[in-house]
Amino acid sequence: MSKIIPVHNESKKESISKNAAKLFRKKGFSATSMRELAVDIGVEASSLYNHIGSKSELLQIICFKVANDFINQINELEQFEIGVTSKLEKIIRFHIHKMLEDYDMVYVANHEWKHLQEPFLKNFLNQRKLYESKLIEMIKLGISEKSIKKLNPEVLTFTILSAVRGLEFWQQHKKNIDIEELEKTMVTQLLTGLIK
Amino acid sequence: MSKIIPVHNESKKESISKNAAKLFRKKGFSATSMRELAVDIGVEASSLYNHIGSKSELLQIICFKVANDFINQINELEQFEIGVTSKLEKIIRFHIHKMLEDYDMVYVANHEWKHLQEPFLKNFLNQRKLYESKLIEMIKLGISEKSIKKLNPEVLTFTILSAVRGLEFWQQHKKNIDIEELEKTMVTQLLTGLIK
DNA sequence: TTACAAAACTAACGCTTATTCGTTTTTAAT
DNA sequence: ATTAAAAACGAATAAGCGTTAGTTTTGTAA
Repeated sequence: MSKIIPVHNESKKESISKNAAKLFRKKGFSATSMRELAVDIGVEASSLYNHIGSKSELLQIICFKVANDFINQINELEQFEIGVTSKLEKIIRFHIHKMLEDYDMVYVANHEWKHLQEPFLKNFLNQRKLYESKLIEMIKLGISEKSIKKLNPEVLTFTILSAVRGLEFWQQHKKNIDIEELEKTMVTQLLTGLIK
Repeated sequence: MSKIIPVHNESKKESISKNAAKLFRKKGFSATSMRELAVDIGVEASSLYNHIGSKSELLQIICFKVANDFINQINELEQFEIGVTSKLEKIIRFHIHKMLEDYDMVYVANHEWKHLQEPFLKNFLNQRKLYESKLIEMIKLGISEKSIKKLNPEVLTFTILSAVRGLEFWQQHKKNIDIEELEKTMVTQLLTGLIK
C-alpha cells in the first residue's frame, strides 16, 4: 500500500490539489481522470475520496486560490501612495512572478475555469470582473492625470492582462532567459512601447 | 428526419466543423460529446459519421484551417516592401480581424490544440513555431535597423502574440466598442506604449 | 417508374468515467 | 497490547463515451 505524502506542512488536500493542477494543465480538466491522478500520486482512485469531496472540488480549490492571490495583491497595492504607472509596473511584475512560481495553478485558473460548476462559476467570474474593473479604474485615473495616453481604458487593460496571462509561453523558454530581463522587457514594452 | 444543411456553398464537412468549433469553444473539446454536437445540428450522432471520420478529425480541420490562414498571411506580408513596424501593425490588425470574424475557430485552435493526436499535434506545433520565428526574425531586423528598442526579441514577440491572442476577451465587449478604436488602441499601445 | 447512391435512422458494442460501498490495513494514542 | 480513527483497498454501480453495423428513408437522374 502506498501513501499520500504531503511535502512541507501542507495538508493532504493541498498536496492532491497541486498534483491535480499539474495534470489539469497538461491534459485539461475534462481529459484528466481520477484514476490518472491517483496513479500520479501513487494510490487507488477510491482512496482520494477520503481527502476530497469530488473532482470538481479540486478545480474549485485551484481556481479560487489563484483568484484570491490576485485580488489580495491588488487590494494591498491600492493602499500604496505611489503613481499609477508605478502601480501598473508592480502589477505586471506580480503577474510574472506568480506565473513563474505557481505555473500549474495559474494556468489552470486561466484556462479551465469554465468547467467550474455553479455557483462557483459565477463566483469566479465575479472575482475576475472585480479585478479587471479595479485595473480599469486605475488606468482611467492615469488618463485623467495625463500620465497615460488618452486611449480606450478597457482595451488598454485587457491588452496588459492578455500579455501577462500569456506568460505561460515562458515555461518552455525558462532556461534561455532570466526573470529580470523578462520583467524589464515586458514592463518597457507595455508601458513605453517597442518603437524607439 | 432532419438534415444537415450547409449554408452558402460550403461542404457538409465544413458546416459540421463550424458547429463543432462553436461547441468546442463553449465547452472544451473533451467535454463536448458527439451526441451534443448532433443535437446542435439536429441529427443523430451516428449520422455525423457519414460525413466525418472521427471527432478528432473535426479538431484537426479547425486547428489547421486557422494555422494555415495565419501562415499564409505572414508569407504574403513578407513579400511587401514596407518597414518592419508597418508590417507589425498589419499583423496586429490581421489578428484582430481574424479573431473577430472566425472567433470560434481561432479560439479552439489557440486553446484546444493539445487534444490533437499525433502526428497532427507535432505538425501543428511546428507550424506555430514557424510563425513565431518569422515574427522574431522580423523584430530582430527592426532592432538591427534601430527602429525597434534593443530588448529581448523573443519576449517582445510573445508579448505581442499573447496580447492579440487574448482578444477573445473582446467577444463579450463587442457591442461597446468599434473595431477601428480597438485596433488603434492596441497598435498604439503595443508599438508606442501607454505612457504619455 | 425504376434504380442507385447519399444520408438518415435505431440499436448496440466495448470501454471509460466519477463515485460509492464494505472491508482491511495502517497510524497513533492510551 | 488495546483501541479508535484515518486512510488505504478491491469491487461494483450507473451513466456516458466514440464509434460501428445493419436497415430504412430520401434525393436524383435515367
